[in-house]
Amino acid sequence: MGPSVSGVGVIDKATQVLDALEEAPRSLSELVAVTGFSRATAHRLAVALELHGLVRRDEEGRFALGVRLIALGRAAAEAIPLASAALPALEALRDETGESVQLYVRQGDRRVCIAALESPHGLRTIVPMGASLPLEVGSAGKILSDASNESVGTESSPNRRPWVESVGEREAGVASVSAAVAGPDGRALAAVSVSGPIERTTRQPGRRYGDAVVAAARHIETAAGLA
Amino acid sequence: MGPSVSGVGVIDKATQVLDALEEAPRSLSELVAVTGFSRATAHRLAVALELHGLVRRDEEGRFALGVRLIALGRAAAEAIPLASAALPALEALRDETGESVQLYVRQGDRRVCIAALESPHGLRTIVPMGASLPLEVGSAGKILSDASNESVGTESSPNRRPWVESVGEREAGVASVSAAVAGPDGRALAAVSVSGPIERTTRQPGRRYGDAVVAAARHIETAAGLA
DNA sequence: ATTAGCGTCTCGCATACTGAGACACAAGAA
DNA sequence: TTCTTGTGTCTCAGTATGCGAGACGCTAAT
Repeated sequence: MGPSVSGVGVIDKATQVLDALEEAPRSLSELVAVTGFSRATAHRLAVALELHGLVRRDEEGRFALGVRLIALGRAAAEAIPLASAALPALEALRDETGESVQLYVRQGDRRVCIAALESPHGLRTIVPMGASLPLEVGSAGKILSDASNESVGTESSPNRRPWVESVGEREAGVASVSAAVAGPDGRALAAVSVSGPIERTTRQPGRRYGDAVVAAARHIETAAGLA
Repeated sequence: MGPSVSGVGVIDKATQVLDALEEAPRSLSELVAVTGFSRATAHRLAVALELHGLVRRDEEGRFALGVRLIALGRAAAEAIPLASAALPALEALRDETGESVQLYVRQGDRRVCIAALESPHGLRTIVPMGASLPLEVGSAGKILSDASNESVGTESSPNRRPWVESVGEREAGVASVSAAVAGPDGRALAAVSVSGPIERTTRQPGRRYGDAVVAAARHIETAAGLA
């Protein structure tokens, strides 16, 4: 293996084990194959993580992500004031549009949902808190991709509207529209989204909900003391 | 520091950092005080965890649990078939009793909520998925304490009823009743609970809901293929 | 103006981690 | 049924890594 990326090689390896288990429970041999570690190293790391509850064994003896991560994930979400500050605005947006709403932040080359409220309709999109999605697809992904490259809303930005829509990108039959929740420097800290089935949102969800999403983003910035 | 508890000292230390941050965001100095590590060590570990998204800096520059934990927590919950298998029985229990219901598993000397449904009443208890609570208080804690020591339901068990109730233990004004979800060997794998304000549950929630909770535990065992 | 405390970084040294290989057992192949 | 292969677990000699005292720059407190 090459030099440590973080300065602590064991942490690099331990997080590779967790990443490998995020996809599915794995036998030791699968873990060795996926991570490239020697069998002794993969075993030692997985058992150490198991002792701390970050990994567990499933009914078939395979390594799986442990219950401690559920508690830590909850605590992580609670420690993000943006998520709790956003809740009133998310509730108002869900009530006004009748569709499911989410708040995402960027995590490397992906986005993670840090708050979610579901539509009362029987047919609705469900993105649970904690869901991790790629940046390449979906309107929120595009908002958060921009965040690393340039400020949203400047003249040079390809995005001249204050919202982005997508139709059938993340999932067939689903459309969404998102707006940036900007920090003091103008960069997108988060993306607020409305999503639902195309048959209700239409193929132009931006026309239908864009103003409401942008207004919700402004309310969130105010509630979080960002503007 | 003494010898490693898990066989990998860095993982022991890294999880101590995460545990310290679970309570609240902390400055580096606070992290040093809480963990007992040298400042250089605490800094190096926190920055390494930050690089992997397990830790982040809040607006004040303090270390806090990172967004990656939300995604891992979600994946951990999804990998527990018991939680998804339990949902129909939890829904039925919530509908029958009108109160909030939860499913807990044991995590060391604590219990973690792996599934939760809330009562439709305005006044209701809220235990979010991922919530981590001590074993010493609350009916579910007692169910899961027993799990390590002896099989629930044997003659030697202090618990002769198939459910346990508590009144005002975890939180003033709240009562709950729980039953064990047992594995093939009779040990409690999980605890299913009904909880609500004392004014609705009365001071004898067991008389009111005990049968329903036990029936739900049986349904969960069947749905999960444990019985 | 001075001192104390903070976060970040360096680098010599001690030790903790690595991984080849052994072992026991189960599963698969002949 | 017997033999072979694959699995999970464990050991231990060697070495690469992580540790922490101390330096540094900056900010806050005195």
